Amino acid sequence: LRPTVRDVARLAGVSHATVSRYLNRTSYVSAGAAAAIEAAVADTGYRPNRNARSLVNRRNRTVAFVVREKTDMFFADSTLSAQAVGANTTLSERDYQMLMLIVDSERSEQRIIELVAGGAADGAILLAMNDNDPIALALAESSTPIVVASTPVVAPSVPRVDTDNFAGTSEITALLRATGARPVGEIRGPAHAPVSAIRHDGFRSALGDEYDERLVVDAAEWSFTAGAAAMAELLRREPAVGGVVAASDLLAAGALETVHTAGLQVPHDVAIVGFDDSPWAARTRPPLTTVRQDPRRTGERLADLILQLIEGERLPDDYAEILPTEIVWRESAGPRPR
Amino acid sequence: LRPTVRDVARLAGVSHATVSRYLNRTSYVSAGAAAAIEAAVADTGYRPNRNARSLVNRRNRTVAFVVREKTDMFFADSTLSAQAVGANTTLSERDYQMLMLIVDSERSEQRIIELVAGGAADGAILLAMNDNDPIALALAESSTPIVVASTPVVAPSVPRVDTDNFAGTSEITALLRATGARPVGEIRGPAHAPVSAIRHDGFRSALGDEYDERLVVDAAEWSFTAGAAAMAELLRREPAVGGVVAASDLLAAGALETVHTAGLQVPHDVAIVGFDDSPWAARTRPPLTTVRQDPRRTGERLADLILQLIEGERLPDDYAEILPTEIVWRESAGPRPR
DNA sequence: CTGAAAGCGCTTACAG
DNA sequence: CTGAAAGCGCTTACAG
Repeated sequence: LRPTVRDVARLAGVSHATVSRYLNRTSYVSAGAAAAIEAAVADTGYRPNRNARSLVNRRNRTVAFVVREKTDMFFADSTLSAQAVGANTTLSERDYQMLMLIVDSERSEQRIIELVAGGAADGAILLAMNDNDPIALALAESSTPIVVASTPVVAPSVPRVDTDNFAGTSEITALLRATGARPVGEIRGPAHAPVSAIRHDGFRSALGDEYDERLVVDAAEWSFTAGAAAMAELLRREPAVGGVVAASDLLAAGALETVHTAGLQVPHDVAIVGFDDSPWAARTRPPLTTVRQDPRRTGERLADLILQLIEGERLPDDYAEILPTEIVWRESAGPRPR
Repeated sequence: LRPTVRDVARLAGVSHATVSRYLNRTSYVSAGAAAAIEAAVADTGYRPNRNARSLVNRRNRTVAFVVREKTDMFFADSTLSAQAVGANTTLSERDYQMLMLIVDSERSEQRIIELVAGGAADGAILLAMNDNDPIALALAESSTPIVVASTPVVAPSVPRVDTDNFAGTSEITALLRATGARPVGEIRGPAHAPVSAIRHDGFRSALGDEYDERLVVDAAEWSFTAGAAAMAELLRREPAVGGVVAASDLLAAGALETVHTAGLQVPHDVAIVGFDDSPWAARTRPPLTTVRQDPRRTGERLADLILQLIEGERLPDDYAEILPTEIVWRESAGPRPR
């Protein structure tokens, strides 16, 4: 049987209220009592019951970080990884524990809603949720503090943090165009991902009149293989395609492979650009021109915002932080224009 | 103010005990009461308080999955990722929620101990802990159910699951030797990682008399860059090195880079092998010969074992499951011997 | 500085 | 099938 605060109290010869006060430093306790309590705690191996404590405190200094598993390798994804580490670092510094929860089924969806709305966490950071996501909606409705990233607007009251996907894609598309590559096609992200639409809008906007929807191919998923397949389809539709904007580095890497296999040269025949500036992006052949984002910072901002909500501050409706991107020019798109 | 079981009871015209019984299906409730409760729950938006529930149940169907953050990209690591997904899948199927916790400081270490030992989780899966790890020791001492992987023995009572690192490395080393490559060096994993020593033992054992400690270089960390640096050091010590066993694919990839830069050919001048069969291992130039493990299965076994402990079953002392590996032969080590 | 008491929101014998 | 009561292990006014 696990020792409780009463066992410690008995051993120390004080009341359990005094033990609690000493352990939480909520008021001073005489030196004698303190020493006796210390000894009794050591003796019994006492550990406070977190559930009891959270029940009365209505708080447990814990924040859920919820991600949807897409595949086995779902977070062998440097962006997600950096976001998680960024959030964890900020939460940890403020002495909150981050609980990373993986959504892998409808049942797990309900479980996570019950857990978080039921007070097992003080709030939640939601990553890459879907349109009308059940988790996002249920938590918003139960007025659990939440913040989101890579997720469509849930409600005006839900703060968002995101990379400037539109500007990043539009900027790199414009630069690719400026290299003279023509025509320019797109390997769009998977249809299910909200971010795909935003990056696509950036692409389209940069192309203006030259935009040709025939040259836009959806990738089936965020994978090397899907990128390779999409590139093959693009070449089928337009063998003379001169430039390709891929919605991620991994898709771009797959595209590189297909282009090589087809006996074409990058960037001479086809210039290719990606998105993310993944850790290995400088090591593809040729090295990848891409859009750098700062996912660690995204995580830090998400953590900071959720802590603000948890600690009772208010943010304006439709609060959103859009973090800037930066173009990283490498050989896969030829010499940098201008 | 959040509605409680009493608010629901009042609205439904029954006692709160009946509400609890209905919600938990612990005993039958008259159809009328059931309907009234359903309506009252919907009306109030009632959600059971998990902390209160866990307090009385002494269980909350939750398992911690604890990992140590090594770097920003710490789990842009396909092995860890697959282990986490494997564990999550099994736990999720049995309706347990996995809580992934990242250790990033000594304070977080204490926080996690207090959380898990304090009953915020029913047990914990510990990954890649250190020798005499404070978390492992504290949890074992507080008799919280734990299982470990990639971790030195904590106590006889703590079950372990691991890839057969010794056999995998020894087998691939023997095959590399059989190709005729000579002399054979090793890019050992970082000194802090327990697995480094085991793989090294496999390497050494396969080499027998030919083992030369001068040809063993420690990588500073599990990174491409560290692999490249270690290879440079190895070439410095022995310019004629003919074969290299790297402790991971990422280290091997870095080594490939250094060898190319030095103007040498792989596998002609130097044959190189890795460990992990990472998703991209078939895409290095040349494709990497490596050791395949099944990290998803590792995760599933870990989950299964922790559930056994949580549900009160006993395992024999020193219980360990060592999962087999498989050699994946590709071009980086020349033609397969025999 | 400290103890007795009440209460956090549940679950579950115990009667009926 | 259902209610009144006790209790899970804490925290925190309230007195003293």
